[in-house]
Amino acid sequence: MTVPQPIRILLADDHALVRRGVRLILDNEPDLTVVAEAGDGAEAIAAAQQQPIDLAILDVAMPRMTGLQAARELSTHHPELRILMMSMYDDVQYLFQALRSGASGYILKSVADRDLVEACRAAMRGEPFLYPGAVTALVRDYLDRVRRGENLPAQVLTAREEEVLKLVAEGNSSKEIAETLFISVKTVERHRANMLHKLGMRDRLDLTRYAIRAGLIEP
Amino acid sequence: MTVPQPIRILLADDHALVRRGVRLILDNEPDLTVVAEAGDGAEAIAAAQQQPIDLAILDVAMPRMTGLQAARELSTHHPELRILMMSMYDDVQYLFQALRSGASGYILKSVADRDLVEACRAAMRGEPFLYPGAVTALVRDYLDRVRRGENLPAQVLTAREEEVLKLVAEGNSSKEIAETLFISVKTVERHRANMLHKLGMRDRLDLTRYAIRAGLIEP
DNA sequence: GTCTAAATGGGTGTTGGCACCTATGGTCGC
DNA sequence: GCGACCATAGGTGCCAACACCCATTTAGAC
Repeated sequence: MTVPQPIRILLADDHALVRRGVRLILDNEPDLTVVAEAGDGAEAIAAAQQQPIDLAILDVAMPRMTGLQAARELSTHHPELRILMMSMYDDVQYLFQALRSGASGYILKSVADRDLVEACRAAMRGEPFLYPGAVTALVRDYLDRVRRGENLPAQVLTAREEEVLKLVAEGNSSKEIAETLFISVKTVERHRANMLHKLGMRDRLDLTRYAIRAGLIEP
Repeated sequence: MTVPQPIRILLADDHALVRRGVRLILDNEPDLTVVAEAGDGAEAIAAAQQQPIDLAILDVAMPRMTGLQAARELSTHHPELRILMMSMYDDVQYLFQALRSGASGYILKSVADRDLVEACRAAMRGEPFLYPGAVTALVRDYLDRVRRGENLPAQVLTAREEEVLKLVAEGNSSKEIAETLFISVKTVERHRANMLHKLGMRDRLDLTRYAIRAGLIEP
């Protein structure tokens, strides 16, 4: 039986305690080895440039640059790199957003350690690993369509919308946001309304929860 | 050199992956042993009744019953039990709320594994361990006053207020909340206004972030 | 028994959020 | 060049949120 090179893993999570724990789980496997750690998205990108990485495990919610943003960057500049998104939230919407950002797997923090290990191996084989496993077919179809080049919205929100979203979720009023961005109150409201429509949400409160889940802001 | 009994630890966190990782860190120490795990506050209380526990490590944000609620319950019925709160948020307000709930330590998930181990030992010696360490004196004074029986508000919000807060933070309108609780819209607004004043906040958005941080609701 | 705190409910008024309508200039792909 | 999309901006109007005023009932503390 041949012993291949262990999978070189980059582990990104803003909580040192979680990183340490996950690292202990992964390093216990002979075919997995954590070669780099990062506390946010920017650090993850920097780490991926300094050394060869096979698999990046990214937490979705990280300060400064989120896991989703980092995934977009990594999948663009390192297409051979596999990405496994790690999230606290069991929601199809976030799952698909992760896939759109270039992730090949999506795993919840509530899974057992065995599942994490299996998710790493599945990601390296190019198979989507997801929890719950029931949606695997759905995702496989989605990934196929992406490969066939069907044009899908690269990201849900535009850059400007995301900028406004951050300020909304931080509790600023439309007037305050307008002053910050040097635009009219009406434009701020326009962006807010567009986001509400796009995401199928009701009000600022929904947007705030969305921003927190997506890691755009700290609660 | 005598070898005392290892400290029996109850570990409560809603993410199995985090539990597993933290457990690996703790079980690596000869004087620490995790004897029980829990995925929420209720499970933690049940576990504490089934077996002798020396130290409970509670995550603040857990579904159904939060770590703060569990800490209140545990410190009442098991006064000898030491409690170490684990949180994602570096905020004095949350720190004090943890202490009011009966915790003897407060540690961030962003600390290194060595700090967690030291926090466990400090908690068992009855010393407050905190991150950042700079506020230790502040907290020592606070704990002294509690011991001297100075009356401090047992909890920031009343039970009814917390109930309303949950519904507010989940995105319900005053009208919807009023219908759910079978009270008048004015009473809902009254509770909301009282909470805003107590916590020094501006609007529902602040309350939502507060509820998320306190673990009352999922984002 | 008195006093305080919590929960309840009401009136009145301002303002900001959000809906629905409109239009214009810039940029990109085809 | 022309349509598609984006960012920009204004008008009108409704309603929920929030501020400030008030009172009543109940329960517990002293």
